[in-house]
Amino acid sequence: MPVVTLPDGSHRSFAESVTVYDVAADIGAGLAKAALAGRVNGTLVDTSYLISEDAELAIVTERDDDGVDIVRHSTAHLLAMAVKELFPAAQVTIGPVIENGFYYDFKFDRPFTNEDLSSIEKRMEELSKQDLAVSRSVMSRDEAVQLFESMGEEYKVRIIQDIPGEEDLSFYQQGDFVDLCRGPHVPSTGKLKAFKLTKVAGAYWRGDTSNEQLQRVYGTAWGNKKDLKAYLNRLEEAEKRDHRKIGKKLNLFHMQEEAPGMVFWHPDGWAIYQEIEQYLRQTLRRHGYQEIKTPQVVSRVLWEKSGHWDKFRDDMFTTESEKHDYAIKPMNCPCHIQVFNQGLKSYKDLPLRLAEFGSCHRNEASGALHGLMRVRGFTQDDAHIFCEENAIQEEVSLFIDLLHEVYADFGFSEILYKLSTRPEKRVGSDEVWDKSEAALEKALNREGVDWELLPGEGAFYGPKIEFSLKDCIGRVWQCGTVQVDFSMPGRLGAQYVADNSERRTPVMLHRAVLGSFERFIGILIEEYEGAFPAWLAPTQIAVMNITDNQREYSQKIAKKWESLGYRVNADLRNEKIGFKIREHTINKVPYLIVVGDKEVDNNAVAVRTRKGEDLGTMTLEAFEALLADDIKRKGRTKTEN
RNA sequence: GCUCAUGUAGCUCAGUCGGUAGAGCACAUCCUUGGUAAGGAUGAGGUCACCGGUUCAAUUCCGGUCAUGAGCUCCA
Repeated sequence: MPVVTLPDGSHRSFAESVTVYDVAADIGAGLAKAALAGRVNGTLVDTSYLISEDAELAIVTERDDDGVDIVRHSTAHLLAMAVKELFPAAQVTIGPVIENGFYYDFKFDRPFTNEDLSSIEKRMEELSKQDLAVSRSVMSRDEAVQLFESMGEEYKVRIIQDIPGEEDLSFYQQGDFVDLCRGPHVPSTGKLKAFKLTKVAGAYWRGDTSNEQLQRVYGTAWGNKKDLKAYLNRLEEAEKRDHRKIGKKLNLFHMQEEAPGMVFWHPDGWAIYQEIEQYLRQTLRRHGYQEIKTPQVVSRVLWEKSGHWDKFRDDMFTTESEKHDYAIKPMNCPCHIQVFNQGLKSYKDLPLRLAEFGSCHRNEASGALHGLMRVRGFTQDDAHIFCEENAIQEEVSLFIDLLHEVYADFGFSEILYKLSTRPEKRVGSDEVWDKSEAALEKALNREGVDWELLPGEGAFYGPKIEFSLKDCIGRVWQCGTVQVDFSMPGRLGAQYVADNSERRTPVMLHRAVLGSFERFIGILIEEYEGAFPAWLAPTQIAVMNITDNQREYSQKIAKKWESLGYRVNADLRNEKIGFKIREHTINKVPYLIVVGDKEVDNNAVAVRTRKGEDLGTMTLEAFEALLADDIKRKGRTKTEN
């Protein structure tokens, strides 16, 4: 006589054991049809799950995040079934749910082609239409191993053998296709009606490069066709924002095969870069940093002392001169310690904050390169803070304040915080780790932000906080970081004289706000879709004359604005005004100034924005005030044009 | 680094079942002086990524290299 309690608190009692489906049907035919699974006392189960005791039950449908995940998981099985039908020689391995979809890895003697993909998708659609029932069964391990061995599914056998414990294993069957799976799954393949296979790729068995490579098929799946369409739309939107495309279109930078992973900045891209660098330089000075510049090519001797030659060797570009090995610096910290080491420091000199727009090179794997986001040559907004151990928390707090200020100026309001703590392999005593982890934690809590703990993810030399930005279409980018380092100052002989005149090794904090200029500008391009706020826009004002009559006046005002420090393009070409407006609008120039006879007569300008807004005719002073205000706001409001 | 795909004019792309290529935009010249997202005409522009092989002949077929893209891996 089970009594089922529903999420709204209502109770239903049944004369005998009932399935989740029965309960859904008892509530309503519509719900029964929509039911994908159930949540019994918090655990997800199939709709066929038998409830024989009192329980709390929620019916899971496509409107439930869990429901969508079940759909994705079941769609992965549908994919595997279709592949096995079309390519019986393929072996199934694993098929998990991922963000927005799923994948399934197959062992197959050749890669799947795009044609294969379409035929697999077509077969999946047919199987969905057949609305095959999905049934669950349980087997002992021995039976399971035997079954998969007889089917020739070596990978499934290996998976079973690696599952710990002795409990029975569950299986799901639809038509002739059986797969080992914890479940739950949708009740029948007809529930799977909004999916699309997206790409094929190689992947390694168990994610290990030394293992054999498998063929991975990616797909996306949703509870209904509308959501699928919305998702595909979102992908298209993201593609439109691709910084590589926009960078080319707006002539910001280029890359070429003679310098893989390195950026050629064009005048307009460099204008943005410089604007950011100058802004940051001023901000750092205001926050008590001193800027320095250190060498790019440094002897192997230093890298051996710092430990990089050992741990980082393959990632460094090296060169040789007069029988000495040199490496192009992959990071700035060892050089910064050299600056610290010049002249004996007192505790009164601490905290010492040394900043550098440090140009670094890392020989990243060729397959890892990606536009501006992952390059081999980049510039960090790097700084190292040398301080006493008891100052860590204060310094981290000050840094977070700085970071908040900068991110707000770029218009980012959503920041994700992650604290990584001691890994197994590490240097430094537990006592020091305790202290510094606590310092970082306290600093985060003092800011009153939500943060995530990543145990064991810290660097070997100390714990760290990572700061990630969420852009306007929800993608997350890791940018800022602050890392405590107990190791390197000691290795490289950094010392200061404490108040009891004892020599001590300072603690060093590595920190960056933007991460790298290249990547950050890539993020900005995508965030703004190329329409940079006025303070960053490579061209802030386009002055367009209507006929040659206004040539002189146009040149005069352009010159005036240039002398005020604005970036102006005087477009005096013999083209129609509509043509010029179109071109500068496409180039995302924030302010378009139209000058005709009327404006010349009244010593005025007609102002239009790149969004197509007509701000009307105004005096030069009125426009200058408007522009100055916009520039001063930086990225803090997203509503300006 | 691994797997697969791709590489044709400045850009976006078409094309050649093996006989050295074409469009739109951009560019140049000329006409047009036009009030808020494309005025018109003419013209120039390519060792078809690079290196080798097969062939009478290779941009096309084959092999290799490099780069790019997606994914994997990596990411102090």
